[in-house]
Amino acid sequence: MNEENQRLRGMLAQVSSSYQALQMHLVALMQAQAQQPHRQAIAPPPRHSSILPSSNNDQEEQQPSNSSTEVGSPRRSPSTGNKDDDPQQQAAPGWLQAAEGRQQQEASMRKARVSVRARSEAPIIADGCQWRKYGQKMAKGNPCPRAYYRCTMANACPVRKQVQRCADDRSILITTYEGTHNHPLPPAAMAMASTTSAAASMLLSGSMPSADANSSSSFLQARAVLPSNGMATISASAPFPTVTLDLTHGPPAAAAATARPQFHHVPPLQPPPPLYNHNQSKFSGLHLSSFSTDGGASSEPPPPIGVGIGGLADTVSAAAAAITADPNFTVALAAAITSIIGGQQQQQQHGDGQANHNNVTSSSNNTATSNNTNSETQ
DNA sequence: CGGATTTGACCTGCGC
DNA sequence: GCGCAGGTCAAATCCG
Repeated sequence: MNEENQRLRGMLAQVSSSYQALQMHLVALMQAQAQQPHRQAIAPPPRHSSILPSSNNDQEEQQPSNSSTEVGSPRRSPSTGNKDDDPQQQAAPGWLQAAEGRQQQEASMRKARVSVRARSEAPIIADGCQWRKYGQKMAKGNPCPRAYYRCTMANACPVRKQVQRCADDRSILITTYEGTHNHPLPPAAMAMASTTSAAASMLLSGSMPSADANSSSSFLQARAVLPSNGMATISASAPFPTVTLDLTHGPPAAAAATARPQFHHVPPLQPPPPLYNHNQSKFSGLHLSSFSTDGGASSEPPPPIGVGIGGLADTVSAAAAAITADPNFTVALAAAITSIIGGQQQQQQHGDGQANHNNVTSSSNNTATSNNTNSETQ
């Protein structure tokens, strides 16, 4: 574990230095192209994983008073004439290009979906976010309706989720997340958001650049990212690539008895239960031991995340571990860390990558990264 | 009374 | 072009 920790530190240092170099390059490019003196010198971080807190300035840029200029939303109205209304964008093609590139990136992130299967009697998983239900439909082949929720923690947050009970097992709640938050999240929400975003990043990193163009080849690429035998599955079926985190393994009784994720010594197991969409091409991914989301009494101390949200902590820990157990997780990890570094640098105004190393390895921030570290040090 | 939910209508993409 | 299914909108309704 120490070796792994050292290795992660090294990778983090590498990511940090790469980010610094990239940021310097971006600043130089923007200064050369835009020549906008009133713009802030520090560029917004690459938004591989925008679920992490972003500065207010960043949000203000993304969310001007005109709500139709929502960044990251594919439903931009062409009739609002934003370019005409915003002389800065008109006069700054460099920024415009950067914004468009970011939109494309976020569009890709929005297309990637992370589905979490968990046993829960509750109608919805308490993941720490505020959601507003905006629709419900009967899906074909499932007697249970599918509910559509939208994140309401920020006006223009593009994140949505679908909640549906499994047709085969009504006790299984399938929650599909789509998009990345563009606002700071409470600690309770950070864990699940980080996990799902990291999973989406991992999927996209294995399927880019043309996840939609050639699903079969991208599927093979994505397949290379994840090892076999496990609970995280990737579906390359149209229209969206989907990562499924299956947190329902094992008999419910046994899971309820243990009620604790076990991140170490996972014996080989039977293939995962069939997913709801049987037409999806899928393969076994990461493995995690069985547990239930019901939480339950446990003599062990609670996990370091999700304080006060009961079984969610187990859910999130397991989901994070399922992803972070992958040795090839570095691509997604880099995306998440980059966001962390970017956010902290904007707050501190003097980015120090080394300080971030300590944060990642010692803090109890509810990120997939910290969960990975926590699982190592346990 | 304001915010959240419900639910029928509408839009869009896809297959035939 | 048509029908189907998924997804979204928005008026009506509910609820604290």
